[in-house]
Amino acid sequence: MQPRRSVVRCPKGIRPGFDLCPHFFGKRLPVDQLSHGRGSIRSTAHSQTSRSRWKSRLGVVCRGAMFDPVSPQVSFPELDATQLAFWENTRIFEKTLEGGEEKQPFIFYEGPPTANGMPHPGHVLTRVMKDVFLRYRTMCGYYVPRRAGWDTHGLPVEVEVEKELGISGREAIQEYGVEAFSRRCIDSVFKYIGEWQKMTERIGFWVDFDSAYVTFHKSYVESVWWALSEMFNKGLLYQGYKVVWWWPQGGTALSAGEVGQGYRTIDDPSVMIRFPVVGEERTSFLAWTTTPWTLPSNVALAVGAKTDYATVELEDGERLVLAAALVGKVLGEEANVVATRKGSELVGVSYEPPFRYAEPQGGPAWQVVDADFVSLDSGSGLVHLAPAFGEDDFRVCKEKGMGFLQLMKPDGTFPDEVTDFAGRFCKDADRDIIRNLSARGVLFKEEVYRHDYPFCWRAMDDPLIQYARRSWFIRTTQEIDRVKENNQAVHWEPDHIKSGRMGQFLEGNVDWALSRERFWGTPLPIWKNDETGAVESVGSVAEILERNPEAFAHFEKAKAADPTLQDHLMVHKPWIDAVSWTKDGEPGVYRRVPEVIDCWFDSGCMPFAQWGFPHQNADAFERNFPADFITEAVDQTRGWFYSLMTISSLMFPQRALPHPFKNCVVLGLMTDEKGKKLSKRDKNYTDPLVLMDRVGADAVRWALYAGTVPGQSTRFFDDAATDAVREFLLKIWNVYSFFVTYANIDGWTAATARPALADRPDMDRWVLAELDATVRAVRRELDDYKSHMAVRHLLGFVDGLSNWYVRRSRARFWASDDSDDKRAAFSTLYEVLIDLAKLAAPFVPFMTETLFQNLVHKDDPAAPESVHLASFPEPDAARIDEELRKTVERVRNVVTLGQRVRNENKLKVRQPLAEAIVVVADDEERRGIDRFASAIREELNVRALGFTQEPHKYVEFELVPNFRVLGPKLGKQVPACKKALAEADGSALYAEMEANEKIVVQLPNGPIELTPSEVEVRLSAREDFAASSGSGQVVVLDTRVDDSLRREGLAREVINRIQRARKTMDLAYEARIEVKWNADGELAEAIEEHAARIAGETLATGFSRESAPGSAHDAEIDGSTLSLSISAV
RNA sequence: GGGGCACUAGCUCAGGUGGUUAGAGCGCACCCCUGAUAAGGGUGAGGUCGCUAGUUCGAGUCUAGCGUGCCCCA
Repeated sequence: MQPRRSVVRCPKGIRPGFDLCPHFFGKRLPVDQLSHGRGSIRSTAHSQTSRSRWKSRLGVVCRGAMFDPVSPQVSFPELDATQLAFWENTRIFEKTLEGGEEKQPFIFYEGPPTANGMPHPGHVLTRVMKDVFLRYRTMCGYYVPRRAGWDTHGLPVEVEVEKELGISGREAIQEYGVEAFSRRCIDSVFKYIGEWQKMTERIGFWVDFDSAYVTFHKSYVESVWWALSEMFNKGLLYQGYKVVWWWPQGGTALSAGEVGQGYRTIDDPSVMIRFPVVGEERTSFLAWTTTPWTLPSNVALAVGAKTDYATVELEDGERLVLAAALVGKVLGEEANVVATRKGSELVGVSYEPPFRYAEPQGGPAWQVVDADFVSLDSGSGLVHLAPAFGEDDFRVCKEKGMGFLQLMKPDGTFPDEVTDFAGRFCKDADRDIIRNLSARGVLFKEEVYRHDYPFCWRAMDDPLIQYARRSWFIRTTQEIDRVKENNQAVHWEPDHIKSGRMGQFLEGNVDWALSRERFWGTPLPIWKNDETGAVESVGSVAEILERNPEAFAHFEKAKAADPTLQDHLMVHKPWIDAVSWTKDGEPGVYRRVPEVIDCWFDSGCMPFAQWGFPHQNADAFERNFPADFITEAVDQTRGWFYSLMTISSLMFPQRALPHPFKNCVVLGLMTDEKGKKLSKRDKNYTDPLVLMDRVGADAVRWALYAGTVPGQSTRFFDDAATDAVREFLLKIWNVYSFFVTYANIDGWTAATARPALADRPDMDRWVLAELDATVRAVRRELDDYKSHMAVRHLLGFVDGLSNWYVRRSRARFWASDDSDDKRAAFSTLYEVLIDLAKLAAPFVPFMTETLFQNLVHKDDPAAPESVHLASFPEPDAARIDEELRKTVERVRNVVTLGQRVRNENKLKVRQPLAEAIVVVADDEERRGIDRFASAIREELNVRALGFTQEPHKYVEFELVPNFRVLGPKLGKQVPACKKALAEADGSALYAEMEANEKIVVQLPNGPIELTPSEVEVRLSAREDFAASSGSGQVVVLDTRVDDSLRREGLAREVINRIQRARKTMDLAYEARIEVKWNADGELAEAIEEHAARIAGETLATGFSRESAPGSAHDAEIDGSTLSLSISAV
């Protein structure tokens, strides 16, 4: 449904039809959109009524207004557009960074995203979470540089390019050409950079894209090289084996994510094999495996150290050793157990392996070891270990110092040494191996084992195998204590990350497998002498040129031929692979090893690599190290957070902890309404840009702040954003619109003299006290990185502002006289709105800017140009008034109780009542509440507010122990005390307490004295009154309606009917009318009695009792007919 | 299999250091207001705080075990 379009005349007399009216909503909104209202929220056309009423108000506004008129109907997306243009034109973001040298810095590191996919709501969340704390710190006077970054390396990028090219695998890439492939990768990583920037700008995340660091850039790569060469020189970089999920047919390892995509349920052979014990006649270990093809590479058997192992003698005298708990399952219940040993007793025992094609190298072999992963769920309780083909196997064998044997070629076939199966594919050979074992009597039992097993996601018939590859490692285990110490010093939000997810991850830390056998990544800066095997590492291009000035001649030549070749590519494959050097007096040529590195190492280097440190910008690095604040999603715990912390711990051991970040907010994953992961495939989310165009960026931001507790998954759905509009944005907007409308009508301006705080009425001082409390609370929460808590304080304040302050103060603003009270009201609401705009600016930067521009900046050249250049509100000691805050809380509670009484007794508010009686605890409370007597009388529509002198008449008393005080004092006697108080006559005890300031209670152990502070008095309304109690208060209503009250009630009904008629007639607020009426009996009496008031409240200049046949506005009131004829004057 | 997190109203979620009437918003019911007006407001119903033990005078909160869900790793 399209909102109707129409043109509203500009209030300042700009010619009709003018496209851009400078007087609405800042500078850029087309006039013809003014009356659409919130098509964004509810896409309906506005009625004639609201439009013409608004017009009529504009008519009043035109007389010398200070503030631009504000429609209560607002389109937040359109405001966004205005402010985005304003910020861009006036370069507000850049201005927040001016004068940075004199300010205290607040350092932020941007975790670099990869722009080869579209941004989704999860990215929106991290961006707005970054933004709120950065804007807050900026307004607090810090210098907050925000440099963007792009992560550009890694397997996902390569896979994306492979998809584009329709190729797959290492060989295909080599065939395509590594150089061309690298260039495609560069194009690919920026494929969606436009969308990322657009989303970032649209959501209002200020970040400097112009100076963004890019991980493939030459200076960045050189910094990474420097880090690696430092580690190499400290002996922290070494080559070893790593067991990976290997795709034999493709010749490549797969990442965990890829492996996860390819699981299938299949049947594998499950075999139990005899491993004869050396030195024990006719005795064998019975071990179990589901991968027979790994048996030729067996190195050890694993047992559980604490597990019991039984020796079982079979009928033919053969003995088998297996877990005692599994004897029945494997050999039957009547098996003959002749001995039992602990697993620990078996450790070190040698056995005969099933195959002896080759001897394991590098340590002993064919012995029993103990391992933590041996389970008794299946098998025999002894596990065959082949370190070349299993991660656990590898780890245990390494820990125990066992040897290593890998009888399998990378293509998945057996090498020639395995004479019986040479050339056979591993999985295909299983059957023949089993047959071979069976023939030799080594096989004990064969079964089928159904389980999930990974296959290659790109070729679902190709099984993956675990396979040990030569790989480069960082010896993080050597320095892990320093990393742990660093972790302890970080402020994590939520706190449990420290000892939980991150702490546990560090506990299980293994050396960082750094190298990748891929193409697009930072090349490992290690050169190996092809004759001597000597190894060198370099930390920059300059270091290479020192060794061989001609090292990059091939690159320069290629560049001359093709000017599009970026310098950045000289430090990438394939160019870097052609770089070599020789050394005087040393045979052989130094050539680079083929690997590139894990891209997590790249991003973990960003604290220094973003500056090209140490090769350049040493001062910039020092100024920006460490970061005060970072935030990303929880999946970065073992990603970026780990790489940052580990690299920094290794590189800068002398620096004060923590580094390179002090505060880290860890965000949960985003899910949809039902808790399901957001996924492009399921389309279970609205494109953030689409959503923002519908409800505005502030609504999306607010919904995210309100719904996000760090560490918890965030359920996000479109309704949350519309709720944000209603609950927060529109409430503020309504108050703002209200203020501007009446300030303009009244001619109130910021220059009007303001009454001193002490001279303002309670209501004003109250709202300012609430404001001050909110300022303190929001500051405290934001300082603590608890944005969701800050949100709650803001919501509470806005509710009080809208539903108590403005509602109760409306009449003060439209008073016609020129009073101090009115000036106080305008001053107060003005000051509150400005501080509220500043207070909420970090959260909802768009709307608050609109308020600020209109309320402050427009006519005050001395004011900051933007709310984001203003100072965050400071606590103001003068505004503190806890007593008043408490009083108003009680006053509001009195109103609530009174309303409840009316509801329960079906007494509508329109019917006046004689009196409301409040039961108060003491005179002080009474005086406090009495200060708001008129407000309470109006809210409850009672003629008088009384305070009872006889509480016992209305109220039952109950005394309850003050547990917090009496608990420590009485200990186990507390329940007895509670019981005694409950059983006693509460009212009598209360009277005793009033008289003596103490009471005596009989307990089983003797009497005790209780003072007033040791008990709580509970009041409850007696049932024979129209009364209600709650929060320690009681309110009684006099429900008797006498004739006078009834007539007043009827008069209000009449006013109500005439007002409704005015609305039906679509009259302007200030339009005068003439009323002719007729009625009978009591209704007529009531009208006659209250004629002046009725006429006054309905702006009737004529009000006469005449028969008016055929009137359009006849109504019925309590069964009587009211004849009404109304005409505009 | 290991680790982490969560479980509170129909729904989405808050509930520093244990203190006895467990809160909010939405939704629902009833109602009010009509000069913020296709807006706004009030009152109410609705909860054995996942389950079971334990510590304690006292547990939504602390401890242990179990269950369910999600995340990370294997």
